[in-house]
Amino acid sequence: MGQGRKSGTGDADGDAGREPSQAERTRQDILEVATREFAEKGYSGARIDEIAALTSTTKRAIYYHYESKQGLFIAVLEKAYRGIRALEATLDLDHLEPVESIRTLVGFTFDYQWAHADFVRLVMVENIHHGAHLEAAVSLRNVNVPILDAVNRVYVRGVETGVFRRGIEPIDIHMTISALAFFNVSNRYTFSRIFDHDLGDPVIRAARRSVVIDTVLRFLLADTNAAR
Amino acid sequence: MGQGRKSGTGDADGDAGREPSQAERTRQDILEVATREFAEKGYSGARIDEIAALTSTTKRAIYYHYESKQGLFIAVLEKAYRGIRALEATLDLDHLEPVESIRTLVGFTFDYQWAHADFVRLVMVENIHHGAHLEAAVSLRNVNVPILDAVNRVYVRGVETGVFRRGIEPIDIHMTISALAFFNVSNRYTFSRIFDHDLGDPVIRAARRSVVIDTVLRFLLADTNAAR
DNA sequence: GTCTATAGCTCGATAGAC
DNA sequence: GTCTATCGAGCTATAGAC
Repeated sequence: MGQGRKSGTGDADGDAGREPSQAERTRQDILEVATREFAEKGYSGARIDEIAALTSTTKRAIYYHYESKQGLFIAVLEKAYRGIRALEATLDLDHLEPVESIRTLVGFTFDYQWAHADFVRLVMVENIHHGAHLEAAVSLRNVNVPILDAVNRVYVRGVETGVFRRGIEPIDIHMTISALAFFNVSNRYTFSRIFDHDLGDPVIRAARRSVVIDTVLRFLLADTNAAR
Repeated sequence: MGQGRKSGTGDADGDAGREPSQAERTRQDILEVATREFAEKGYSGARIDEIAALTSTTKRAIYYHYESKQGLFIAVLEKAYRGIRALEATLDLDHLEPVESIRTLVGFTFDYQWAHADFVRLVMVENIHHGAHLEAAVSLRNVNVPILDAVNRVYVRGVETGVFRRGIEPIDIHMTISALAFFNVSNRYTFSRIFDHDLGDPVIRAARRSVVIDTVLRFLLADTNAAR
């Protein structure tokens, strides 16, 4: 502990648009490789040696920039969360009709989590370890909470229009969307194998995607017949 | 490889009611401890030494009975799956009115997964490793598929009565139930921390439980107003 | 590149049941 | 004697750290 720069919070190139320094590029390189390794092998299964070998730097540099295996993992986790929330923020849910807005959000979440299995897997890994690393990354609350506000705004608009029923908590909406999108990735291998129903198959996935959108909508709608 | 008895499939005391041999009790002892260790630390994080220390036997005995770390993990996984499916089988869903039957199944699944976090965590661990170990446990298909039949029977009865809408695949019903029940355990730590919303809190959990039941019902119901 | 601890795994031997 | 279940000790490779 001590020397070496802090890996701490959000330095994803501090101010936008500036030329990334060599050090910054090294850090991003390490982070990308580490993301894959941790997601692939779990926290204990990931090897710093292996990560070093896949970067353009050395093991020594990893310890310099991130101090420890744990420090590296925290940085990886932070980056992953920022990734999905940043993209979510571009969805512009406020300018769509409520039902369409939910469709968009659910569809996006489903597709994003599928396309970024690494994100899902990192979250699994972190949960296996009881969220111990997240403790050190308090700033992530600020990164994640906006999605609840966004969901709430859409929900309130829907209630006002009369399409959504009253009395639902925004966090339940978000949790349901996350749970249904997450499962397809998190349980992909066990589920596919056990029921001989390949969740990776594009046709099956597309069908599931629309069931998930339907499920969330039907949860919200005041009158189910409005579900198309 | 070679000497030592096969750890293979379901010898969970072969025929019921027989006095368990000393060897059988040793195996169960190992399995219980190993379940906790793998669920707690992940596959790579679990230590055979640690497991041995927590049993009444030795590391040598573990290798004798299960041949390898992988063999031990497979046995643990198998036991976990058999556990939930065996209990599910006692629910007697066929003798309840369809809506009540779904309520029972969803409530049971939600409660079971919460109470058996080890099961959920083992499934997560196995998925992190791409279901590689499950490959060796083909027999688990037979253990798991019956739940789909059970769900299907209830669904068909509901469609015949007119309470459930047509055109839903049983596997989607099961997947939705699993996903919603799973998430509360699998993402407990990250979700709780990020949204400052403790999924372990009994009040919050009870509320979520009824939302989950509602969600599944609304997905199935032909007329949502029937959702009480 | 090197150091230290420890991981998974194996060996040789043995006590009791048939 | 042979087969099952067990144990203590030790081997080899490699982890994280600096």
